[in-house]
Amino acid sequence: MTSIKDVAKEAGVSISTVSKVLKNYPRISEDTKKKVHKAIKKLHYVPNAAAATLSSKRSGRVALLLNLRTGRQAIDEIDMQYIAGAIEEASKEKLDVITLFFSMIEDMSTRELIDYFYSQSIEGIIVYGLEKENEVISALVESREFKMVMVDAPMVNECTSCIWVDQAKAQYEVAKKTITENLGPKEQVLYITGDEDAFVTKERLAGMMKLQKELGFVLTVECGGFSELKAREIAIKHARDVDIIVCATDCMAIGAMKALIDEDVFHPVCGFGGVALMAYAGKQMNTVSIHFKDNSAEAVREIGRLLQGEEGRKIITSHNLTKLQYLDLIK
Amino acid sequence: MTSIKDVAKEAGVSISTVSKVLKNYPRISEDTKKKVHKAIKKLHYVPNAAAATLSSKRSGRVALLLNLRTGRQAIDEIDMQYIAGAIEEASKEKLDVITLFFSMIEDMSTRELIDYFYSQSIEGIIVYGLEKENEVISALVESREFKMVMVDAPMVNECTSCIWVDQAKAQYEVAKKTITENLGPKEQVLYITGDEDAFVTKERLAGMMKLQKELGFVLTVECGGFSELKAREIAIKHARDVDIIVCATDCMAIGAMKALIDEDVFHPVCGFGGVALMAYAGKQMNTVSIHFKDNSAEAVREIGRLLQGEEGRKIITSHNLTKLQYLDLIK
DNA sequence: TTGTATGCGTTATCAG
DNA sequence: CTGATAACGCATACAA
Repeated sequence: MTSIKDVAKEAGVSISTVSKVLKNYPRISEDTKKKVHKAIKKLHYVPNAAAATLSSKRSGRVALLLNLRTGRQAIDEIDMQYIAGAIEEASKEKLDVITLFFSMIEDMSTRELIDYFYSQSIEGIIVYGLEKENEVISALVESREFKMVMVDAPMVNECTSCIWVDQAKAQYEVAKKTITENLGPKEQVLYITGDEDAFVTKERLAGMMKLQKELGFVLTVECGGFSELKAREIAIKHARDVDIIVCATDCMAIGAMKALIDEDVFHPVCGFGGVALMAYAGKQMNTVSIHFKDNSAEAVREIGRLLQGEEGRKIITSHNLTKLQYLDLIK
Repeated sequence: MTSIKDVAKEAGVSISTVSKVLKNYPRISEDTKKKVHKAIKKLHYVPNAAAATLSSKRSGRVALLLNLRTGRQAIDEIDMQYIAGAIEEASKEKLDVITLFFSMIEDMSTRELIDYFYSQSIEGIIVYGLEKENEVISALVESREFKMVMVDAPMVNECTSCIWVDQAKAQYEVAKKTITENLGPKEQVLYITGDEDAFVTKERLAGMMKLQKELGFVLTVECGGFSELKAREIAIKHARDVDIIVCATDCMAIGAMKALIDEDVFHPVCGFGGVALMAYAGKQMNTVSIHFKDNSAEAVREIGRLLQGEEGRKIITSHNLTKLQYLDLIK
């Protein structure tokens, strides 16, 4: 392939001049800029990324770390949004992206992980969907060896930012909407939570408790552990003794709703997430629409900011309430 | 980071010896091997990939090129399977993967694309879901600049392989099963095809025609263009004058099935693909289960083979007939 | 404003 | 069997 040397020869200047033109260094005459650009165009020159990385020690390479669980529809959808958002944004920001799954690194120590990232010239890491405390990842964050952005896990330090949704508020809002839309004399509300030790669980529950105090309904809380099947079983169990089912995730909401349909009883159900799969659940449900793709793009921009030397911070992203309609979705 | 130089010093040998040990060169004494490995372990040495690439001109880097259409559930699912299969297999094969979308390169010429891949030290490219003829990709294949594997597009040359399903046979089988399961006096069968100019369309239609000759039913063919919405409209139009609906993709099958449910009429429907979303369509359907993830892993292995200097070839992968059940799925 | 020289961490070719 | 040494393509401190 054509190298910077060829360009230098073609333009009649030195290698370093070409390099400077490419990097938009300040003091270069318009004339030589012209010459160099002409040569670049003529030779179809594109800089060799590996050489640039080796020489400059900076790669602009970021790793996406995903908690893959293929076969779970809702999860696939979210992961895909994350990946798409990150890759598209990275392409704009001139960053290089590689995608990894937790499963690929689960038998590595923190040390091995760090070495691996260095060997790959990785400068930044975006961690998605870390549901709960994880020793290796925590140590990685603590090590401060890389710029990191945690999407959906509340961890921050000088070189780590997080993208976070106001869980309590969102849960409060969607539940309130669902309950007040279906006002009755004395409501019995069932709340199905995620895993007990997950980051979001306590906050979302707090949102529910606040609402319960405010509206005074009878609240039953059960743990669905993020499982569609478990939510289904819980819903069946309570099908006849509650009026409304609030779920901490869309996935569980779908499980609950399909259970009610099978049991031939109707109660309003609401979810949390805003995945398209909701439109296939059979009946409409309220949900909190999280902007997975946008959040992922934001994470990439944030990595860019950290790479510039800025400090880590907590970024609260917006959400909104929606009710997904099948016919709208397939348009 | 610790470099090969540090290892050499620690082990008391030269740099080139270390390199040879790492590469498993033949004539190295067991003794020095021991020393070197000990030093490597002690220093936690991991070779720098960028330097190795620069020096050896070989990167083991392959690009995945996907036709992303987020928001389409079934597509997201397939894409995710492709990505997961490729990345996991690449990790085993010691290959490096980057993911790209057609949308990111749609305004590039073939030349620019080639330059881009070179600048990124990419040696192999896997193209997924190229539905129809595409000028730039075809030129890329023709150029023979890279090793390529086409998943679901029948293109082959010396350095290009393809992974292909026997479309006609699969379509024939699933339609036959669906029709014979629901035997009636004189069936009226509706077949909803994909885009007219898509690679798979003609073959799948051929499978249907063969079956029609064999069983002698009345066949109506309409073009659904891979669109869930269009399939829905077609299904509504024919809801009362056909007995069975065969669709060229799962996506359209879901559209058709949900239409029938809304119209409150029941006819058997079958799809093609085997996406999990089928389980959410409301009623069970037969479908051809394509092993997207396995096929993607196979594509990576095939790229590895091509990288070894082997010739391109056409690989026919297996499929099987299934009927996805919601309760099985969420287990 | 431009050019020279050195180094980044490997691989690979030769000598020894 | 082992060790110098020259690339690889680029960035950058320093000279001019």
